Amino acid sequence: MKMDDVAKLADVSTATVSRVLTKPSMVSKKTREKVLAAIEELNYQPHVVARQFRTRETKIIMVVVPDITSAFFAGVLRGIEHYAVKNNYQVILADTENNPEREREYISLLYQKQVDGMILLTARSNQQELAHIADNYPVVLACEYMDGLNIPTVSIDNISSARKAVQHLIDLGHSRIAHITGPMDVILSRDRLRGFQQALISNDIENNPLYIQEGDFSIKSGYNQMLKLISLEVPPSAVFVFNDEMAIGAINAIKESGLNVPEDIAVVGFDNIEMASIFTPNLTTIDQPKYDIGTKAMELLLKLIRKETFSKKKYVLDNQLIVRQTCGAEINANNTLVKNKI
Amino acid sequence: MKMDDVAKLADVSTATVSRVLTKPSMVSKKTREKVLAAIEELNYQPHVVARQFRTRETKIIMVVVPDITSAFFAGVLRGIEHYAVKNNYQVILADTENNPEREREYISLLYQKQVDGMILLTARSNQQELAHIADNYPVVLACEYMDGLNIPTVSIDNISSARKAVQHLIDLGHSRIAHITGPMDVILSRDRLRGFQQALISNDIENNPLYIQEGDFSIKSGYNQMLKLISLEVPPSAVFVFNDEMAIGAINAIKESGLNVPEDIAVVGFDNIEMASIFTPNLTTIDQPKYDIGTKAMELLLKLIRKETFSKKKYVLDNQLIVRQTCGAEINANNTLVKNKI
DNA sequence: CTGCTATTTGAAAACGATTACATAAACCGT
DNA sequence: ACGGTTTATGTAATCGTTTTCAAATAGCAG
Repeated sequence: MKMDDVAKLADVSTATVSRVLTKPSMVSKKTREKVLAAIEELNYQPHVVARQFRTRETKIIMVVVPDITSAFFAGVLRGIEHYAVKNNYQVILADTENNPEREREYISLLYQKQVDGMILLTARSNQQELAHIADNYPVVLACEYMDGLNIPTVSIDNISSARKAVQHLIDLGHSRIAHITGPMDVILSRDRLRGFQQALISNDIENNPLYIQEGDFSIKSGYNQMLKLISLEVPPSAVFVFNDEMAIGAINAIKESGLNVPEDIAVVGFDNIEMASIFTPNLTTIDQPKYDIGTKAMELLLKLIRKETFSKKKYVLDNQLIVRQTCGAEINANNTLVKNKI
Repeated sequence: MKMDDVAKLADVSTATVSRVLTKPSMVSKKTREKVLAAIEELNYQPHVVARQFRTRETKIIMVVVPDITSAFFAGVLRGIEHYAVKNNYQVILADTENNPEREREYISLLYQKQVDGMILLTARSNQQELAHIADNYPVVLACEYMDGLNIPTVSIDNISSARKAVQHLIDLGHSRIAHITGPMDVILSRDRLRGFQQALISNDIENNPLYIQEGDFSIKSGYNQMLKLISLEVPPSAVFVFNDEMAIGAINAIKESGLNVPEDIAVVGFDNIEMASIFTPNLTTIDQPKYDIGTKAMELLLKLIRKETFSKKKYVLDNQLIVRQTCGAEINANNTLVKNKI
């Protein structure tokens, strides 16, 4: 069932049928109705791949996610999706399972023109390659980023937000503060570690290398690394964890060691995933504007696809420290922190 | 940069270039190398959409998921993905956010030949339409299903597994057992409810309609419905919850009401998501073979795409009751249940 | 009714690969 | 060296749209 069949039935040319479908205003009311009736009668469906082939656009954008399981990305995705659908783009997802190789495979779909553009929520593959791709195809980075790359990027300031989280612990009286990082080949891990260290330095607290343990984002690794910290000769009294998942794992490790959160060890996470406010005790954490990151990224991608020019390329959105139970803070009537920990 | 350029440089016809790319064994070693060198030199990338257009296949399959956030589907997806990649298919994801309308939109991608086949993890749209699609395109159902439909399906037996879960609570001495269901327009919800009721009936326990509350899969709804149950004149002593997320919400509601799990109210969930073994107290739940459901579904889809015939169309995989803390069971040395509840 | 412009339409050429068919080259046994 | 096979290559048609360009028609002022 092709356009030609419709054309024959409606007694017009395929050109006219095509126009009815794509720019209806160009064809007279009478023929338009005739054609639409024919389409209806034949139950004709345009062959989308043929159209894509001819027009060289797919109206599909792809989002590359490092881990579909991670609750954090759901909010970002939702933002992307909503903005995309509103603009007649379909969104498809590619899950790399934290594997840079998979990331490259998906990126090559751009080369192959299978999608009109791409939002990367992970940027671990080769910098040069990425730069080259981004020069030739619409690409936006969100959450993660890469230094020295001229690609439009939406993220938060990971250094200052980490610093803020650690400063909060320091304000509560902690000085033996540990940090469970993400994998060090991910730039976000390095950034948050730097923020952690900056906070220590500016408060004249010694940087104890034993207090830094590298996790892999998973609950389990948070659990394991926390056990290591607890078994130190002088265990930390507080720990800042790269993300909420690992923070939850860490809390479990603390509980199972017969210790209490926050009394024995305070915990601060990152991302403010839903579970942070569900888990007992509730997680103190840094909230990222997930949805806004998503919409902003999609907005930029659309401009790129439409070859609109735009001045600002890097967007740094706000973040917020959400004080709950695991840090042990208490806010008194004057709305000031109560230091409750040696 | 097209095939013709490569052909010219290598001094062969486009047919030969095409053959080098798709059936290398058909061309002599000498010309093959010549062509590959030309491809290399020009950095030629085949235009995939053109190829798709000509061959009428995309080598892409789509998985339609009701909710990307739900931890349960991650395992299924992983199974699908691994089997697909092993067979040279790309997987893309479509998240319907539990919206049947979105489900239909994605399904129409099949009509448009944008994907070679589809695995539906949700089947809420019109039955007739689905039947019609499945008659003409490769479609496999997994997890959810639809009655009276001849579509290949992979799932567990939701009725008997629910019955098993509730029977477990009864064996522990409970008779005031409530059930927080999923949305009743989802067949799985109706199945598990039926299993719940069967267990009651076969143990001569009265079916108290007040003990049945409909949730919407979310943690929050589990929380809210549990509060309702607690505030009943005669609250239940145990609750079977449609999924682990809502079970976690329910546990939080119990805790916040000053009651204990499992002493005051026992809880059994469903799915065995990762958080079930992380949350305190650990969740007793029904484990589904997520990964196997995924691989099996993809295996069937591949057979469909390749037009292989296969006898068995419906696969019902095993499930397992995982006894942890929230049901209050204790297994004694003889490996038998200890009844610990009036 | 004529001539001029604006609006609709159609014929045919793309788009870039694959592949059926034909032909040329290579190989082989006698 | 010759026919007969097998193997390797090229020619050209094809997939189903969109779009350019030209032609036809309609609309309208004088």
